[in-house]
Amino acid sequence: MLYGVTDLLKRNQLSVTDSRKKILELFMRSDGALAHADIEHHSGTEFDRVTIYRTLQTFVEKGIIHTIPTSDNSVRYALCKDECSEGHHHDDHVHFMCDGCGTTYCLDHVTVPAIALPQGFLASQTDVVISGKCDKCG
Amino acid sequence: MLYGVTDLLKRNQLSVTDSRKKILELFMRSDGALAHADIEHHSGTEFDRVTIYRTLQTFVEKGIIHTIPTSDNSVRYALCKDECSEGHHHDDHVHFMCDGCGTTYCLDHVTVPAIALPQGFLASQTDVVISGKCDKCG
DNA sequence: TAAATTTTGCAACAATGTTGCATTAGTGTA
DNA sequence: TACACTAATGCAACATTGTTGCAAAATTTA
Repeated sequence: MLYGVTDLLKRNQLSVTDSRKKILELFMRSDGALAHADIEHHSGTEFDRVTIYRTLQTFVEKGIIHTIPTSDNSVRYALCKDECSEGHHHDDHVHFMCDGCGTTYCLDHVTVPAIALPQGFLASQTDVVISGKCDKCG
Repeated sequence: MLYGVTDLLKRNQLSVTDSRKKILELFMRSDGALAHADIEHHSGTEFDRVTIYRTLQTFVEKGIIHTIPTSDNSVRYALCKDECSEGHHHDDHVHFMCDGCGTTYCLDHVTVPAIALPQGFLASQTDVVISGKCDKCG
């Protein structure tokens, strides 16, 4: 698993640095999505705030993680289990935000049904954010 | 129409003030959703930044407007044509963000299909954000 | 119109995000 | 392994966004 992180960084033509490894591991260990603040807390004072911002930005650009639209408009990032390591398959995600524990889940295996748009509207990406109670809080 | 704004405020037990009237009118005139910054620009230096924040917050609480989750995580607010004036029917909205002109549309009449969730997950609200090209930019 | 209530604007603050630049760390090559 | 080269980090300073308390002003109620 440790080797996996290094490998993933190299496949994306990124230098393998401490911060990148630690942040990637954090994503891999965590169940749901992470906000910038979560990462800052977890890594303590180890990394500069700016480094975390830049690392997240880089990961998004490389398609390693993606942002999740949330109704409370806090920025959240998630690593998609199967797809992201392979490339840019970020369309048609379903995300679930639990009102109870606040966790954001990336439901990779839930399919988004086709939605009929008005005349002249052309969809390129569909984001679905469902809120409610997760299996632990139900 | 001017009377409508005043009336809407009164129905929601809110004092009828300049800022509330102007901001409501702005929403009614605008095609799509508005960000805080849009409102600040449109109203010039007429109102304090804080007043705008508080007005939007009040409107959200009263169910006059609602927030839209966006993938770029800028907070946007929209007035829903038919429903919001009557109460709190904010479930199952479809929102459309145009990559061309940046407008966010509130597609009130598009129905959200049911989405099958994993065991134990219970949905209370579903937000769908579709991005692509709108009928003016297609 | 006067008293009671609500809203506004100001000031100060907190949180979040960005940029430039010198220092440090990582990479490729001999 | 040591070197030069490139990329990433940390710091400082700044910009933007959002929040809170409180006195002044506007709105509502009687």
